[in-house]
Amino acid sequence: MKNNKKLSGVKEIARLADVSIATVDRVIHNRSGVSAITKSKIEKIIKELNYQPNILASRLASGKVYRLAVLIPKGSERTDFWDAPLKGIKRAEEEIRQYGISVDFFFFDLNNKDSFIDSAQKIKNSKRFDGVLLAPSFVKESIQFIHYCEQDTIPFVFIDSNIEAKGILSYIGPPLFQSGFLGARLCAIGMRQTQKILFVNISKESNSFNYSKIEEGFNNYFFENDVDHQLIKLDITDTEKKSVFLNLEKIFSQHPDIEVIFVTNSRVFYVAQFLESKKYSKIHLVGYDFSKENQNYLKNGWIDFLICHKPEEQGYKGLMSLYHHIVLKLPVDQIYFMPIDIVTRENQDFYR
Amino acid sequence: MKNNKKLSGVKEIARLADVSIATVDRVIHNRSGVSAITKSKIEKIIKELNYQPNILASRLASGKVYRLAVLIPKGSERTDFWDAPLKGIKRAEEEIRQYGISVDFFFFDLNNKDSFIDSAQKIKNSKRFDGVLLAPSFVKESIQFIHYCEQDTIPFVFIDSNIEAKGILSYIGPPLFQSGFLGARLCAIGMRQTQKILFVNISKESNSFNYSKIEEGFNNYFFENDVDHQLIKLDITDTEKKSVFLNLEKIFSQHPDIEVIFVTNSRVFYVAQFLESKKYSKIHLVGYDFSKENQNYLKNGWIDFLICHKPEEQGYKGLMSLYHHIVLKLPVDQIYFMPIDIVTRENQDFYR
DNA sequence: CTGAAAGCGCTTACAG
DNA sequence: CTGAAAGCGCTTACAG
Repeated sequence: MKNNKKLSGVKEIARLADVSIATVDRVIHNRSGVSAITKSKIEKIIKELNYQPNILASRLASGKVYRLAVLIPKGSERTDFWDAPLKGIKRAEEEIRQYGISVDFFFFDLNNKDSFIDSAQKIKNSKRFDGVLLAPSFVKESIQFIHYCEQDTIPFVFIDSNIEAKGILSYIGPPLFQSGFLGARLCAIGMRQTQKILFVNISKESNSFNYSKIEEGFNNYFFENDVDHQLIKLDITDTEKKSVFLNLEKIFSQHPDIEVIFVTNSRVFYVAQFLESKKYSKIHLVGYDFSKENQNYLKNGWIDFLICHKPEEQGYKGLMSLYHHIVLKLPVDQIYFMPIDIVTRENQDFYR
Repeated sequence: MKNNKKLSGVKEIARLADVSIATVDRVIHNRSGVSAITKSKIEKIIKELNYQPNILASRLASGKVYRLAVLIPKGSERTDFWDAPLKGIKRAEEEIRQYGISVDFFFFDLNNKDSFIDSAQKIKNSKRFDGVLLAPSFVKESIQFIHYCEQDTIPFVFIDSNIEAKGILSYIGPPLFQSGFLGARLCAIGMRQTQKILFVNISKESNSFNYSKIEEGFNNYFFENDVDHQLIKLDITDTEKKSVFLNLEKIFSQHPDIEVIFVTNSRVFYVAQFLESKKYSKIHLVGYDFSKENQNYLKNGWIDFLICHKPEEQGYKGLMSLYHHIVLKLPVDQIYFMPIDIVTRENQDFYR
């Protein structure tokens, strides 16, 4: 009976179910207005045919443009860290724009909570976004914003750091504990005699979740491997260069025999500057992030190891997750841990 | 005069040029049968409008399916290295299949040149591929095959290793010299007293371009940094485990004070097995590739560092380059160097 | 050398 | 609750 010319897709389903393609479309998209009996008949056929909608045709026919909002810190003069995720997001945008995606950017200042609140408010007010990608840098404020998303069932994705949120679609970022664990290993490489390690946190929020996870992993390494060492902890909450230098001066006057320094974030270049100014060239320095400043100090040897978590990739993956979920209806990993990359002066030219 | 309802795309171009859309289409695709004058008129309008064809509509209307051929080694029982690129290629295939791409796989045996020749012949015979992704493992045979591609102007992409080829679309693989350079640094970390390093090559083609590049970089590190060391070189051309063990026995009887071993490829796990069998637990071992076997020996400490070049990513990028070039007509990097990743037991769980 | 028309596989009003 | 018809922006025969 195969006298029909090889139909496929909705047409074929419609023929088999003896309905119109409009009805098939309703079932496919779970729209109302189809009798239960018709619906189940069509669903059965869809399953039997293992029907996969043609997304090309779908996107073309529906003129719908999906709008995504991005809420991340702006790159500052002080550090270009956030330029990388932005670059990754723009790369993703480039790729999916032709499939009817538009992306609006909202930035905030990491030193200014209000700027976060303002930007978040703008996203809320516009009331026209189908998804949000954000860095939940300010915990309380992020939770509040997420609340709004959950209410309006707007999917959202976190990058770089994580907070508790039940409605979350995906978290893309570093495995912090293991990252600190590896940091300790890279420090151990530099231990020679006194085994004195300085653990430095340069941040306004030194007791944040992120940093304490890193510290936990760091300590765990020495515990697990039973490595002799002496740890000195230094919190610097004023992140100006001058303050960093003063704090380091003081510590070094108390402990002139420090062999290794570990810095928990991208401000490691301040410490490198300090070492350079003092000509403490024997000290082994380990820190975070592949920023311009850090790259320079890695290149000329003041920094020994940088730990990185592919910030550009995080941005790229973050936006793509939204696209996969919203447009392609593909499943998306709820947690996607970035690898923990080790960058040295020998491989830094090929790191991205 | 904007009384026309916002036309766009070919229709708008046709209207402005006062021709039919069929003629516009001819110009867009550089097909013959258009008078020079009409052609230049249309081209001018296209430029002015900064027209970007809607690829969704294009792929939908033209039922054309692009066929790509993949020619790579098959994963063997001995090493699963080539499973990773294959996985990456399949991931890319999955992603672009809906855009009308089909991929055919042709495998060969790394221990058998004829199998390469056979598979290459099959690709030639079918005469229906629009692009080829291949690993040019056998240099002479690859050149011959590439010749055919160049003649028929079939774009091709190399992954993992490179050879001279003028018609090449893209090479995606490791920067070998730097990779060896970093390898030396990772070896230097393990030097304590005798500074004796064993440099091992376990391969049937120990003098291949790949290995000599790695060795060059390796030696260059010690030269540039003026590091005291004593290098012992060992070539093992019979890649059976038994032969590897025998060769190592012999070397160790001559040099019982070896501190560090560097292995130039994924067969490093044989050396780890040897060290384990001898309980030489103090020896620092560095090698290549994130294969299953190597992962195990990294986990339990017999291997200290693995250098990797994201084999899965190479496969993924390789296929995507062909897609970008052939279907999307996007520009493609002629050389894309993979990063040089350092994998340790501390970060191996998050490596991909 | 050029154009009118059908069609790719969907979605979207609109009418009933 | 259901269907006929137009249309998304292209491409492809086919006719002239």
